[in-house]
Amino acid sequence: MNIGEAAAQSGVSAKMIRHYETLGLVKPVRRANNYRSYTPQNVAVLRFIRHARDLAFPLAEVKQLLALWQDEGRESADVRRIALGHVEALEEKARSMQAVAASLRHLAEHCAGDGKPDCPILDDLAGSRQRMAAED
Amino acid sequence: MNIGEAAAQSGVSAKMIRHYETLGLVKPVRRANNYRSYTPQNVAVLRFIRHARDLAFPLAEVKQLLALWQDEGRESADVRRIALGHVEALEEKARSMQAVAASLRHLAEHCAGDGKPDCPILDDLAGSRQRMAAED
DNA sequence: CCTTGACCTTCCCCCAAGGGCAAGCACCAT
DNA sequence: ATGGTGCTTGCCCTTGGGGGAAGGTCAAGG
Repeated sequence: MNIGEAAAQSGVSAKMIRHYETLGLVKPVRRANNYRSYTPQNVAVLRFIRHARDLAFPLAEVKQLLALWQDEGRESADVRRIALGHVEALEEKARSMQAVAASLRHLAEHCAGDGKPDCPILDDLAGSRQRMAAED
Repeated sequence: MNIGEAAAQSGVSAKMIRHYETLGLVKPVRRANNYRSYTPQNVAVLRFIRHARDLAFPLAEVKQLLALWQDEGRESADVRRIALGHVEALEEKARSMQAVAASLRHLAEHCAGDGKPDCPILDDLAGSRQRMAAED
């Protein structure tokens, strides 16, 4: 099938299918007219990539997971290690974002939010006062 | 002072100082030799930007906050609105990352992680089974 | 006076993970 | 045979930076 059909069946845009090809994730055969031709197996690979991206795996890890998937002799320990490493990264990032959100929300709670110019948020950003302590 | 000194005093790399200038965030004067010259006020602006970036404000919002900071007639309500909007965005993003992490961790918990090839993580990515239900 | 080294300037390429557009070729149906 | 749709490549854009080349400037020291 052509790239448009593969895109429709996999849910991956034609643009990104070509991009994944340059990254070595999928290798369609070329027909005489230079069109890329995708097998149902290629489409399964594209779906795999999309699901992995939905789980926010970076493409470098998607590539590793794809290699393991296609390796009959894989060890599930390798898959699990990659997945848990990614889970740790996601959780760490989420924690850090929540900490930032919490401290900013704390600042905002002390801002009158009225028509006057005084604002502890701007004071904090300007560093005119020491950073607001964790415990008010 | 030159850009190197401004970078040292503000904690913003010379590279990014020039970048922020192209975005209109800071406007050093030019000397006869074409060198940028920074006042202590410029350095304060750079510090403001760095603090705002530490709170993960996108540069477009940093620009708005900077304009409000420099506006004597500002209303703190405007600052608060921007800050709370950003807090919501951060919390939403963090929640979504945690949800992804939780579902992936759930899959990993059902992976033997041994020398055998069977792995529910790969099964899920391949879509060979229906996605694992929320409640196992 | 001249050299050397540190600093500054502009310009370009790179990262992730895509989106979008344009010119040109291929294919299919009317 | 001709138009519309689809495929090809190539380029620019995004965010928030990092790195480096080529060339101009300045100050210190021989």
